[in-house]
Amino acid sequence: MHQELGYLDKIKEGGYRLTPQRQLILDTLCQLGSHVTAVAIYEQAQQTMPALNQATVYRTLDFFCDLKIVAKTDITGQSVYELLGDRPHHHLVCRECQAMFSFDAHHLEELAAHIEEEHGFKPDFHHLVISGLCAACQEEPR
Amino acid sequence: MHQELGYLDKIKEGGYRLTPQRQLILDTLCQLGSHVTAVAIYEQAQQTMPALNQATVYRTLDFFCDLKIVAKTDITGQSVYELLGDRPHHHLVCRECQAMFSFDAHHLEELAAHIEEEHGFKPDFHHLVISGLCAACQEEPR
DNA sequence: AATGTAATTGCGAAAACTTGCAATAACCTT
DNA sequence: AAGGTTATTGCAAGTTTTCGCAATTACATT
Repeated sequence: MHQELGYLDKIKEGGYRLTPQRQLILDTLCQLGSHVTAVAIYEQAQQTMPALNQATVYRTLDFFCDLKIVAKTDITGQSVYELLGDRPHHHLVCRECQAMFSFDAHHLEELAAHIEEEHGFKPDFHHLVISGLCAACQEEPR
Repeated sequence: MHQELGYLDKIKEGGYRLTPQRQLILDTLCQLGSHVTAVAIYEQAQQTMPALNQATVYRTLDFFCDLKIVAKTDITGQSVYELLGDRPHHHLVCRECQAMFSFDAHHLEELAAHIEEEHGFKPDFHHLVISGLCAACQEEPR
C-alpha cells in the first residue's frame, strides 16, 4: 500500500536530505489526495507541525516537482499539486465545468515519435494538461 | 504586415471595448516578440503611457488569453506571454537549456481523435507546452 | 558517540499577482 | 453632436509566491 518508500528513495538517491518537513508534506499530499493548493497543504500540515513555514512548503513542492514526485498544474488560474504515481498520466480539464479526467500516456507515443523524428526533440510527457469541453458540457445549450 | 487588425476585430466582436491601454499592450507585445513577462510588458508600455497601471496590464493579458489572442505559458517557473497567430502552434521547451521550438498543430489531430473517441472529450489544443530534451542537449554528456 | 560539512529551514522583506470600488471613458442611440 | 449605459481603468489594499541570509540539522566520517 505504501509506495511512499519509492519517493523516499528518490530523495536519497539524489543526495538530498530526508527532513521531517519533507516527510510531513509527502504524508499530507497522500492524505489530501489530488489537486490541492499549496495553501491547503500548508494549513493541513501545520496542524501537525506548528512551526512549519509557508516558504518551506513552496520550496518543498518545487523540489518534489524537480524530482518528478509531484506535478504542478494550472487549473483555471489556480496552481494545484498532485502526487505522481509510477505510471505517467495526464489530464483533461473541461473549460466549462472544470471537471478533470485522467488519461493514460500510451496515446502520446506516436506523437512523441513524430516530434522526435521531425525536430530531434525528445519529449518528456510527464504530465500534460489538455483543456477542452467534456462530454456533458458538449450536450448543454450554453 | 499588420495582422493586428484581426485582433481588433476579435475584441469588437465580443462586445468589448477598444481602449488605448489595450491597443498599447497589443503594440508592445508585437514589439517585444515572444515569451515576455508581464513586468517586461508593463515597463515597456509605461514609457509610452506613464499613467498605465500594473493591474491593468495583468487584467488585459488575462482578457487577451480568454479571447485567444494571447497565450500564457509557464516556462521554468516564469509566466510568459505571447501573441498567437491565426494558426495554432505549440511549443517544445528544453529542460536543460530552456530553448524553445515551435511545432505545428497538425500532429495533434490523431491524438485529438483518440481522446474524443475514448472519453467523449473535445480537446482545444490552443497552446501546448511540451517539456523535454532538445537535440543539442541530447548530445552533451551532462 | 562525537564532529564537520553542506543542504535545508525559518524569518523577514520583497516581488508578483489579484480584487473591490469609485471614477472614467468607449461607443451605442437618438 | 449630445447623452446614457456599462465596460474598463486606476488606486490602494490584500493575497500569493519568491528570495537572501543566518541559524539549524541531516547525515557521512571518524
